[in-house]
Amino acid sequence: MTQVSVELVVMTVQDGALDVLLVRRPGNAWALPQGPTLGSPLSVDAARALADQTGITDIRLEQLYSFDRDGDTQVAVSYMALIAADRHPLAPGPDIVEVRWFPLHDLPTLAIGHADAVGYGHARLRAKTAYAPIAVELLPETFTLGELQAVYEVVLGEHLDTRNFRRDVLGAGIVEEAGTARRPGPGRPARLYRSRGTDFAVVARERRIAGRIGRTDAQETSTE
Amino acid sequence: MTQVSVELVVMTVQDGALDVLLVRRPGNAWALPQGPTLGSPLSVDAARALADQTGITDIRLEQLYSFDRDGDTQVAVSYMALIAADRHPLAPGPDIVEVRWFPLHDLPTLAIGHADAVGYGHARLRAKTAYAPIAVELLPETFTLGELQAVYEVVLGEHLDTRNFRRDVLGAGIVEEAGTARRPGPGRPARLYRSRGTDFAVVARERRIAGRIGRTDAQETSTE
DNA sequence: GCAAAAGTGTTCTTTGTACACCCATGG
DNA sequence: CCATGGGTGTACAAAGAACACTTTTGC
Repeated sequence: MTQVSVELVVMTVQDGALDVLLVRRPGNAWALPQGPTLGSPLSVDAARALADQTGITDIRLEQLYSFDRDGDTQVAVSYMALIAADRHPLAPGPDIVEVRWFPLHDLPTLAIGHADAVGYGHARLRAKTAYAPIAVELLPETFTLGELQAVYEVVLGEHLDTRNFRRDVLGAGIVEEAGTARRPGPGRPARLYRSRGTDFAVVARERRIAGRIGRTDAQETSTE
Repeated sequence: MTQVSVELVVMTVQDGALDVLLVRRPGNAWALPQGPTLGSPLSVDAARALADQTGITDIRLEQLYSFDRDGDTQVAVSYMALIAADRHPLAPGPDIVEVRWFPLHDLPTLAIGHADAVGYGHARLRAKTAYAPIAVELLPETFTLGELQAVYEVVLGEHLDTRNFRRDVLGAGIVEEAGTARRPGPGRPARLYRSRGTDFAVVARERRIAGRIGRTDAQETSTE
């Protein structure tokens, strides 16, 4: 009989980098938050494992892939999420020594197989920018287009042209104006926007934002 | 402890329709081929279940999604494949009453949950046409561009313009000439082509074939 | 008045789409 | 000679990519 576990690739954008959430148990390597299945729907088991180990609750999970583990007697179903770190304080669970965000491009040695899951999560996230308004989850209720662009640039790992970005975001109708920011420091104050209720029909056009990316990494997931 | 099973959405193109392979056990509804996991890698378990129940071997499987089943005490990991029906004769396994291809748009009542898996498989297959030379798996070693186009039209469920199709396929460099067919019946004999070793780098351009499709069904797989 | 960030349009290239006729063969 | 399927090119529309200067503020 096969054991089933769930594991989570939870990402955030911070300090200009894309980070993953890792946990450490006494005497073990850093690992993705993970847990057993307890007969709830898989996504519920995943949410519980995350809550128990990291204190993070109420986030939207998306299933990634199911991996063979431990000489094939374990199946790990992986989930991914993108959240705002500052809205989800970390609280290490009972047998967790430490919970921390790590930059995706500077990860410690991970538990076996977890690097694959992180890779899948990263690829899927980049692909999603092509058709879903991902960044909205990361920003405060109102934000400037500069902030929005910065998030996209970190996720995609590539510079975007400001004029094209603004044209596309505004043209897609996914944001609406929300006054003007009075910001510290010099520089012209930016207009604020808020996300217009995530209307997926309209959002189709948003794939123009860095559309090339969404198509480039057409990852082959075939199992030989 | 959770039970894990594998199930397979195996598709083919036949008589101008896209078909799915279903099996029937005594006293049960039609269902996808499925089986338990026996501690091999999941893809191996899936291949074995398929071989045991349908006689089909040596095909390329791609993992689709993992579903909750039976009040959440079962996890079903689904795989998909696209194969040439005439190269894989059907041989019902021990406890299988019947194995048959069914047109995707005229399915019988299926075991619970299996319709979802079929839906996922279909969506994924259409999406793949945008970047992978799927049809190559279905045709004999040499084929005409007319045959190739017919396969794409069935998979996509939409008519393609012949001139654009030829331009794109030839421009993508995924096929090379292989003489001329002497075919039965009237009509100008067609040139034959063979697939040029599936060079994925080059194939990138193939997404121009029906590229719109690949992007249209950006299926949301998020789990609330 | 200058450093800093915000805001704004146009041109060119590439890609996608629509469309109609001649060609070679079997019967 | 005609019915059948094979083969070919061009023009227009849409999307993507590249690019530089003016505006508003804090100090």
